[in-house]
Amino acid sequence: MDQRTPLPKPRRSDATRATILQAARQRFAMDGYERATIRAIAADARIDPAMVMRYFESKEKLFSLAVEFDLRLPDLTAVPRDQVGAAMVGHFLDMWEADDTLQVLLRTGVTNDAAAERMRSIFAAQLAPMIVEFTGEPALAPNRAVLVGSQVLGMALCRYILKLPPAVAMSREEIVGWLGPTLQRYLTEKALSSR
Amino acid sequence: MDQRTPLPKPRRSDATRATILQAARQRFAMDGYERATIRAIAADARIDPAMVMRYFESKEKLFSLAVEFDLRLPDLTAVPRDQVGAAMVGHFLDMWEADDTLQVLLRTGVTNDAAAERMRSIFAAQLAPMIVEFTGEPALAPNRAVLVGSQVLGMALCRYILKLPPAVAMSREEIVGWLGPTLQRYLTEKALSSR
DNA sequence: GTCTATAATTCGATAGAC
DNA sequence: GTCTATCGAATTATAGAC
Repeated sequence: MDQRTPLPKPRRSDATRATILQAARQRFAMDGYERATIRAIAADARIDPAMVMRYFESKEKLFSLAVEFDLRLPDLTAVPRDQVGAAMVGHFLDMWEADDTLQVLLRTGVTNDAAAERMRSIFAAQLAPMIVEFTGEPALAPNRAVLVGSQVLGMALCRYILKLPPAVAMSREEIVGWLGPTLQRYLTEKALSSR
Repeated sequence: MDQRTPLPKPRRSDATRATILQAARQRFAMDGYERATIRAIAADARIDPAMVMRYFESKEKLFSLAVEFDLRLPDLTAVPRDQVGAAMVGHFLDMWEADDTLQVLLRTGVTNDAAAERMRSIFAAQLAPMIVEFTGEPALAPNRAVLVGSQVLGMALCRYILKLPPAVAMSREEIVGWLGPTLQRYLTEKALSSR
């Protein structure tokens, strides 16, 4: 397993908890659930492995706390209607590159059912309602949310997880330029166009 | 007396090998690399776990053989230019639902680097060249391949792996209707549109 | 070819001294 | 709170009898 820069050792217990949680998120994001061991997380946090168990009882509970966070979704009503697609692509790119909380879900949700359930919850309880508020029609919102999510998650998968060379090489402007119109259509098009 | 190369005699061991490989693909596709154990694969193939090791030497070599297959990509030159997006969506849907070979790559490529490298190889050696043959311009082909792949993989992730309820509920026609124009634009649009 | 037994690791989790 | 020692289970992999 690879070496990573150790985090500064804290003094207070609550700071210890935060340090462990941060190290856990990084490990889960990099290695997935199975390969992220308590021992490796403890080593990253520069703490004894037994302490991790003392603070979080079990690996499963540590994981559930590590993936418990609120998505900071943008306020779509604040941007012009014809720019909502591009704005959303830019916002999600910011989120993916800000920290590794989204990487945790993508890396673990594929094999861990708790993480997958967390993703389903995010789509249903956060993304879809925001789209309802934007479009005003609750009927198609779940479908629009999944369409937007599929394109955003797919690009994140190619760029940040699989690291496909062309996806890594693309600039932010290129990604916004290509994916913006796609999300624009998923968010605003009334119904399916005939072909 | 003439000497001729003898035909490969079909042995009993060949069928056993194939049975193990098929069971391995299913397990790797369902559980990912770590959680798919030799014991479980052997149980599925109704064979002794030691036999799996005898035939494939190690779990890693078994895995590398399990993800070695040729993608059957459609001949884009055979379909009308304005229907190429919809045709491609339909073709990929067929592939995803035909067997679990694509699920193996998606489920394991997230945490296993060998599978990720296999995916990068598929994009560079099969998908991109096919797009070059279709568009005639090699410059943008890697980007188009990644764009198409991101949307297709993203929808597969939501529908077949994460099983987001709206993605599972969508009909084949709906998916083709929404994703078709997206892939059409990724495949045919000359350059980025200004906004 | 087949299977039993087991080696060698690694992991999550626990007990208990200090 | 912290750490040492270790348990029990699960895993890949090997050795060898039949």
